[in-house]
Amino acid sequence: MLRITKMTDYAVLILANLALHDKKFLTAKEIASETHISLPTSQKILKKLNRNNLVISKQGASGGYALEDDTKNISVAALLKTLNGDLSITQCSSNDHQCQVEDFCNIGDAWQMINQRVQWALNDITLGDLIHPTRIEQFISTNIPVTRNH
Amino acid sequence: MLRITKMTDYAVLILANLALHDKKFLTAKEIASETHISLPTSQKILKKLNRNNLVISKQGASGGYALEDDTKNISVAALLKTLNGDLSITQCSSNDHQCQVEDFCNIGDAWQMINQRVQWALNDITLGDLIHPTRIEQFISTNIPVTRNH
DNA sequence: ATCATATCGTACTAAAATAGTACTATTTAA
DNA sequence: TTAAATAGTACTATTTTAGTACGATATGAT
Ligand code: FES
Ligand code: FES
Repeated sequence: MLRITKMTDYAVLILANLALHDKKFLTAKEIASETHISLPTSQKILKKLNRNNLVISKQGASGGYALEDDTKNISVAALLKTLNGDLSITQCSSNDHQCQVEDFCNIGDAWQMINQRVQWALNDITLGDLIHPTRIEQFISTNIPVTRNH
Repeated sequence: MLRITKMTDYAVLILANLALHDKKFLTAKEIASETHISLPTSQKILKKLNRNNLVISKQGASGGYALEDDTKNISVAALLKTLNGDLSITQCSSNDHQCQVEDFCNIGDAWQMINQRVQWALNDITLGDLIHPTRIEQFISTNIPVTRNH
């Protein structure tokens, strides 16, 4: 499908939300309420983000989550890789040899090339770019005119 | 996940195989045998490829499939779009408004930008580029599976 | 005309990945 | 001590993807 999962989508949304309240600790409940993502799902994602050092957490009363210092500078490529484990769009080219026809396949190099291209495309956009609309406008205007359907 | 499906993978493999036997009609059975994809699955994919005008078909005895004339010139972007229906990596930015938090999401533009970049990366690679002539020569002359590098 | 062969359409089942939830334990400030 | 919050984990449900089956139709050869 060539899709990122909803979970990753939510994760970025949450990160963006945390970035809005700079440095302040927000509880999972607050975040769920602001993003309109269900509480259990928010909690699940926040735990994952924490384990991957994208957010810092404070346990106990008046605890919560806040953005890790350098999270804003992480590239989208690295972000997706962190959240999904892998950034190769083909199963064939990932580390775990799963494709059953792999031994008879002669186009593996091609997929490899495509993976590289996609990775390049995602490498020099940071989470910070995703969050600041002005920078996004810059990106869009300097590259390709974008028509929104969203 | 940011992955193309196995089916798409198989499809490209089949297209590459058809390209090897230029213009000649191959039966689904032959293709299944050569690619080591199971016959029913091969048939399923070939039907889809035919419906999308990527291969031409001939029914009846001594029928089969062959590559459509201009299929080699189709871009990978267009190819994936044809096979998957859509090339946007985010559910949020696709045509069917499915994301439940869409109305509260303020990062839609960002995903749109990323989609654009990925699309851009895949736009000027053609199916023909996927098929390395040198590797194909090797494949033909030795008739031995080419060693993969992953 | 008949037959063997092959595609066409569609419907179905199975497997895997994703999404979402629940529960207990631990931490911490008041 | 207590209330409020995160941490870990295990579980179920849903959705998507993969794979199969079968009757109908077309076509070339005998
Ligand atoms: S290795 Fe899976 S199709 Fe090439
Ligand atoms: S519309 Fe789904 S997270 Fe933005």
